[in-house]
Formats: sequence, structure tokens, C-alpha cells
Amino acid sequence: MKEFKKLSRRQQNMLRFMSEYTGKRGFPPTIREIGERCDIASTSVVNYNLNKLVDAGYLQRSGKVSRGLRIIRDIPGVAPLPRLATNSNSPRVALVGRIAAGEPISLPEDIAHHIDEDDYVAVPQEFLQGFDENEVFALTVRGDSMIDSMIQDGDIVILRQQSTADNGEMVAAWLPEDSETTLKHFYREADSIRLQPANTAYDPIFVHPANCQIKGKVLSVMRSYG
Amino acid sequence: MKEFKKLSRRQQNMLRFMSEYTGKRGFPPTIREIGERCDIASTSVVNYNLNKLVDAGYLQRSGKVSRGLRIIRDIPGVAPLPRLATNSNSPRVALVGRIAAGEPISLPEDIAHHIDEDDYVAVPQEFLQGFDENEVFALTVRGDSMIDSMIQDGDIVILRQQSTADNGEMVAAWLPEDSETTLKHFYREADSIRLQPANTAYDPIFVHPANCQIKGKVLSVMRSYG
DNA sequence: TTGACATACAAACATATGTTCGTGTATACT
DNA sequence: AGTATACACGAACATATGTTTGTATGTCAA
Repeated sequence: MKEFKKLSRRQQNMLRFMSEYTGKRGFPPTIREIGERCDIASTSVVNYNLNKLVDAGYLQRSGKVSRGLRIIRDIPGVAPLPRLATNSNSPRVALVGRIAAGEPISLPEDIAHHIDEDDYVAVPQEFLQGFDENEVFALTVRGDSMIDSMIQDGDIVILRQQSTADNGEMVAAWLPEDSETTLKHFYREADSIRLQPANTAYDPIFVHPANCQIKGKVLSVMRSYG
Repeated sequence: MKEFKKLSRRQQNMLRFMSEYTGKRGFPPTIREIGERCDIASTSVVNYNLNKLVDAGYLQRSGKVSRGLRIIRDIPGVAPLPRLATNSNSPRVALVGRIAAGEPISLPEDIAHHIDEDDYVAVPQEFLQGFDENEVFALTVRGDSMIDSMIQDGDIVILRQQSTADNGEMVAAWLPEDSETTLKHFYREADSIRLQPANTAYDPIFVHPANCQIKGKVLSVMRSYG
């Protein structure tokens, strides 16, 4: 079940055919159609190789249903086929650093120009809440200092870069006087700012507006166990 | 037949469902699936209305082939949706229900066959941890009963269906005697099972193995603010 | 050699899925 | 009334299509 398995020529062929067929007809081919077009005599061989493609992370199958195929990754060495401009492609956002208590959040000048191969993380479209992916970035959480906000070590936080916030929004804030980075719900009060943890078992903190630099608004959180 | 025939409410409904389904799953629905979701009792009625949609210029059909549908025109009064089953670049898992304290987790017999409105959620490939999408499902968390596990109301939990677990894994467990559903780290002890919250501020609970039905292993958690 | 493993085939199998048909309603028009 | 038309139902039907099984072949390592 490894990701980096090399595809056989036959498997590449199948992948390309499925992609073309789907683009042309509007729905994926059947196992038998794949077999015919890729010169595979037996349906079980097609099935076998389809499962290989699933293992390799290129394909998704819906069991027992006809044409239950879905290509979920570009074919290596082949130009990606035209897709619809709308939600066809899952966005990738720049993973620009880490967030931890005691250290400020430093962002590169230009998020959109961040260029590190593995520093991108795929995010489902809906989790971007309509924001442009160029103004959105991701941070890895280090340490348990955000535990009052229901965010733990290893979590990936998706944020939109902005320096102000509306009441109730979850923000990433740097508190210079305390040398403290925190993720909390933002509330502007009479002459202070209330930062409210998500877990109500913890108490809010109050800070002076001058001691609260908002770095961004938290859009979503993703966590992977294992 | 003329092009500008007004569509019946039923036909509009069908069109919208087909569009959504295709966008979500990557391939068009079957006649029977359309019938179920649009409250049409007979497949022949669905077929009848599909042909009407063809006449009206909204749809293209490929005769005799399963799922041979292709929307070729936008639905009036509805935002244009992706009409082609193109390569959508991220896996979808079935969102089969909710998880809350006090009610058991009931799963449909066949996850892969579930077909409902918001029934699928896009998940980044890496968050599936290499498991087959057909054995993976998602639940929406209701209530704050999982707060000790750093999971809150509204979170989407991605699980793999399994009835046993290894030490340290996060599992979804149903405790019959307590009528309690819970998400915790699993540890098998001498003659009991220790369920350990992720937030160490909370205490573990110990249960008898007979009083602990494991429903699945938690692969990942996704949370969207907004 | 032996055995394990990946790949391949063909045929049988189970069922998912489109199609057809006979029938029953309404409604509108003659 | 009688007739035509649009729309609906359910059941039977035919076949399109995924799955399983038994077997065979190659390679590679022990």
C-alpha cells in the first residue's frame, strides 16, 4: 500500500485512457471498455491493475457500482487534461511555518511565491471558505499551548492573512509583551480585547489592543492521527 | 420538440440532483438513484423525464450504457455547477452520519452505496493514510462530549471501519452499558481497556472488554470555522 | 530445485442498471 | 360523452458490468 510505487506502462496507459474517456463522454469507462482499449484480455486483469492504481494513490473506486472510477491525481509525464475552472482541483496552500507559544509567527514576504516542494498541503475547497488560496497559508502547531483552543501538537491550521478581525472570529495573535503566540476567539471590548478559548473550561484573557497583533484569521484545522 | 419548454419542478429537481451528484462522486447517477432522491417511484418515470430533458436541450444521453448522462446546459435559476465528470483531484469519503454521546453509531450496511445530499466530503489524500476509500467513512460530531479528546461540535471525523485496535490508536467506541459513544486513545490492559483522552487534563476511563465495541479507527479530524 | 510473488488469462457468477409494457390517472379539447 | 395527450406507476425483462475463482506463467531469491 505504498504511495511511491512506480506505475507499469500498462497502468499508465489505463490511467490515460480513463482520463481521456471521461473528458470526452462525461462519465468514466467500464472495466471492459478499459480492457478493450488497452489490449487487456481479461476483466480481472483490469480490475487487478485498477486496484494497483488505487494503492498508488492515483485513483478512487466506488465498489460494486458501474463506472465507479475517479482519478484523483495527475498522471506522471502527461500534461494534465483540461479541467473545469470551478471546484475540480483541490487547492494547495503554502505551509509556511510553525506556530508555537513563545515564538512569533514570521511569514515570508510573499506567500504566493513560497517555493518549497513539500511545503504545500492539500485542502478541500470548502475549507478555504471562498478565500483566494494566495492569501491563505498554513502553519503546523508545535506544543500543547493551544490546547485551550482545542488545537494540539501536530495540527495544521489554515489561516487567511489579515491584521484585523471581527468579533467571534478565531484569530492567530502575537502578544509582544507576553512573548506569546495564541489562537483564540476574538472579541473587542470597551478598552481591551478579550481572547476567548474554544474550550469553555479555560478562562479568557484580556489584553490591551496595543499588545495584540493579529496575524490572521483561522479558517480551519486539520489533524491526522498516525 | 421545441427547445424552450418550461421544465417541471420535478425535472428541475432531477437536473440539480444529477449535477450535484456528478460533482461529488465523479460520475453520474443511475436512473434508480435519481428516482430515490427525487421521490419518483418508478424507473420508467425517471426515464420519461430524462428524455424530456434531452428534448429540452439540457441533457445528453448515451443509450443502453449505465450512467450515460451528461448535462450540457446550465440549470435555469441555479448557479452553474460542474457538468463534466472530470478528474476531480481529491478523494471523497462517505459522510454517513453523526456521532454524539448517548447514541450508538449506526452505519449503513454498505458505505459505498450511500447516496444523499451532503453525503460526501473531500479529504486530502494524505489524510486517508493509505486506506481504501471504500472502508473509510466520515461522521459529524454533535455536542461537546468529545471535548476531552480535543474534538468539538461540528468537527468532521474520518474513520476506518474496524472492530479491533492497536494500543495507542484513536478509536470510536460504543459502550453499551453506559449508552455512551466516545472517541479516545485505546490501550489494552491486564483485564480491562483503558480509554485515554487526548487532553491530559482529563482522566482516562476503564471499561470491561465486553463493554467496549470498537466501531472504527480515527484517521483524521477536520474542522472549519465560519 | 523449490517456493513465494507479481502478473496474466478465461470462464462463471452475481447484481446493478437501462428498457419495455400494460395500466391508471388527470386535464383539455371536440 | 368520447378522444387525445401528458404524466405517473409497478412489474417484468434484457443485458451491461463489477466480482470471484481456478489456473498458468514469468521472475527472483533461498
